[in-house]
Amino acid sequence: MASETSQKILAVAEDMVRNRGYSAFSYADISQQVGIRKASIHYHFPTKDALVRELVQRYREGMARQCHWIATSNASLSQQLIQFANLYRQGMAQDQICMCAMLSADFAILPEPIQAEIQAFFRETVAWLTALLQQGQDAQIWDCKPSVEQEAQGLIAMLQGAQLLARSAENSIDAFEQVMYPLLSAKFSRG
Amino acid sequence: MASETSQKILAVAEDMVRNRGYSAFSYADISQQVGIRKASIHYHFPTKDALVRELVQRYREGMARQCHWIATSNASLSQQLIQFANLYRQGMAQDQICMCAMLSADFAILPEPIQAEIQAFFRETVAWLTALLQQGQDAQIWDCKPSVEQEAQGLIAMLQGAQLLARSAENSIDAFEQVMYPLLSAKFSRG
DNA sequence: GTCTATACGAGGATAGAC
DNA sequence: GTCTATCCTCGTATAGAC
Repeated sequence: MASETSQKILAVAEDMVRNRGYSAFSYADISQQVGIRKASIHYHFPTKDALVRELVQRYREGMARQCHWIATSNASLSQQLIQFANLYRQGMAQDQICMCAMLSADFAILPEPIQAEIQAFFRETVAWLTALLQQGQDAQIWDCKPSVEQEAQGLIAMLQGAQLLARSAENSIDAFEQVMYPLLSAKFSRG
Repeated sequence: MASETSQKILAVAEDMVRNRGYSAFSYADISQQVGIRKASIHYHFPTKDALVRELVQRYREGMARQCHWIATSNASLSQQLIQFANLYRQGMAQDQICMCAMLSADFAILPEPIQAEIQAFFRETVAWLTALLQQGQDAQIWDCKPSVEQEAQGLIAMLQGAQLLARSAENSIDAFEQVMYPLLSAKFSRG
């Protein structure tokens, strides 16, 4: 299994990737925060690519777990939508945007295996949200036009974009909340 | 005035920033495409920061010009909205997202003057779109809830996010079009 | 304005001792 | 598992000739 040090490295690296992107963090940066020499990191993760690849895999699994948890809770569909948005809001407290949004910006310079992970992440997330929106559509809680899938893609795009835009605001988390939540309740609250 | 070589450097650099981000392009990359040695680039732009700063200034002015051109055309308000979306679609043909969206991802590592430029860019763009949406609101062409400004911010967020998400699609430009335009016409076409 | 040459540091990665 | 030491490459930047 993954050692404690491996976990610590992954946690620190996740912070850095989500905050600065792929090119702007180094083993030197990690070593400082973890408290070991940078050569030691290569023992746990032979290359930077391998490290980031595991990072994205882990992130994707975590997202799937959280989405599943939301879907199997007893919350109403509208509340589930809010909880989904909350996933994006949470990171912003530490200036972290969605890891796959950040890596989408770096997409052109990423090795192919990582690109494939990112594609899978978005495929899964869109599929999950589409299913949620479809339930509300069937129950006539809201009306997605022109289609639930397009609405799902648009909504995820808006969440990612709102995270990005919030970065250049004075208070990121306020900026994010004050745009996303009113829009969500205007469109998806039970009338 | 800016020399021809300066212009060529700026054009190539813009391509690279919008495609790879701030950290993942170098003077060496530019020199190859422009056809001069990398030391020569320092004659035109002493530092990388200075180069990118001028890049963002130029980009911001170009955006303002294009928006002004749209607003003073004879197009209907709905058409103006489509033309605004077209600005985002155009770049995707060369795998380019909005420069300020890309630099928002890199925001944490940018020098303060560049951060300020980016903030100004978004402030201006949101203000312009808010004014457009307000006109349509007054003319009862569409109904922005909860407010025109929030709708404007949400719409820009969606456009930026859609560009990002489209990167991990097989055909970026198709993915962008097939999400954004149906959503736009569903919400903002004259009923 | 552009060149060659070069300084200097940072980043990724490996070898081998402990 | 972690260390020191080291290698090699790349990136930014400067000096000075042409």
